[in-house]
Amino acid sequence: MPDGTVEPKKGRKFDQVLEGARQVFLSDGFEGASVDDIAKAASVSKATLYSYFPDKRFLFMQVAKCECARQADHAIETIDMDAPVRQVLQDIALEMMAFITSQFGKRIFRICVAESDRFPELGREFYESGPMLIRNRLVEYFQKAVVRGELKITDFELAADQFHELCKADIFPRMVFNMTDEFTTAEKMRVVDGAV
Amino acid sequence: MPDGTVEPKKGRKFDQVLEGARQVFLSDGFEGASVDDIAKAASVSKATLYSYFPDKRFLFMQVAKCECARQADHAIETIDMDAPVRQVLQDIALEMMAFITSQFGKRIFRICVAESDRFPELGREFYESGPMLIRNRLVEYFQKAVVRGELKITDFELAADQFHELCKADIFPRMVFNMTDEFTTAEKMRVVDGAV
DNA sequence: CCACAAGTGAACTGATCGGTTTATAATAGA
DNA sequence: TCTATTATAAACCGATCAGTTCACTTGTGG
Repeated sequence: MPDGTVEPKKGRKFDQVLEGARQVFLSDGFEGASVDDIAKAASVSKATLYSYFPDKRFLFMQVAKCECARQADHAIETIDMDAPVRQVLQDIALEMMAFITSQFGKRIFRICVAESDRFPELGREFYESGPMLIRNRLVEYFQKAVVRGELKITDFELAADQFHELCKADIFPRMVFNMTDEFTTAEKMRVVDGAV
Repeated sequence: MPDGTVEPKKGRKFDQVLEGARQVFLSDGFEGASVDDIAKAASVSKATLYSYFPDKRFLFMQVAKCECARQADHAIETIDMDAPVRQVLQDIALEMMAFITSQFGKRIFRICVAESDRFPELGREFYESGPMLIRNRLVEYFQKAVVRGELKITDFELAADQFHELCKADIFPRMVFNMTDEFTTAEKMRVVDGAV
């Protein structure tokens, strides 16, 4: 069966390894995940794994970067930027909230924070391929809204950052520090409304 | 020399161990710190260390908890709550900012976030002995200010959380993710003023 | 001055883990 | 069918690390 789908880039088992790594890293963290576990999860031998990726760190960076971009894209494209201001802000806030409270969001945040001391590119990479995209969109939107006279803002970047932070109020610390596991939609709306 | 100072509680080298642990944990994180290093830093044998603390986790919790409370106390008592509203808010904001950007704040936050997955009490303990104290004071202050007619607030807790988050805007993500190491006072003031 | 508690240091255990190697098998192109 | 690439399993290496043990020293109170 001479292909028909182009092999991605590197080799047949490339994606398979990445997917296995994603699972294990996400559930065990960076230090917690053993390469043997990853190989097992990917149904691949350790030797094969090491033929694709030079070491554990690199593999992890790859997973984090790609996974992050995926999430940011999704968030961006599901929002209708032409609705009334109030609606748009609410949508954005809800989207952020959803990400923050998701299992994935929590995990990836934990890992990035923890590990960005030992290898700083990770933190940067994460920020640039995730939060920063959102921030840029927000700034963009604010500028348009001001032109239309719907908002009054002078420092767009600061406003964007502040809005972002506002959306995390209360919920975020409680979650990061394991005070609470689940949040009701009522709780979420309270914060979102406050932010708007 | 038959004492004169009362020995703290447990034994002569108790504090010594704690202090060594503080140094090493703060500079290497939890996983990164080896018990041998801690013993060395404390000028104590490993056996002695283990005679005071059952295991590494417990020792770490002890360090984190006590160190955190110390910081929170300091922050609380250095603020004059009777100054004009604007001044008080600015002071609080600056105090928060100072903590967040301090080497210690950064470290302890990293470690707590990273480790609170593997042992959740840590996260809780940290939150309760640090941020929560500040939050309570803030709520208290808001209530008084409203009575005096200086502020208009209905949801005190949310307001406190929001103020707290606002103070972190921009600066915090950039620092956590290693985008920037140092911040000018101008940058700090910009955020603080925005928050107020 | 003696006895007992506290402390020492160094070796040791047992386990984990990242990464390599080797000998062998599957697969695919020509 | 032959050959070169790719994959596999398992053993292996060297290092690290939490926690224990033990034979020994120190120091303090009575």
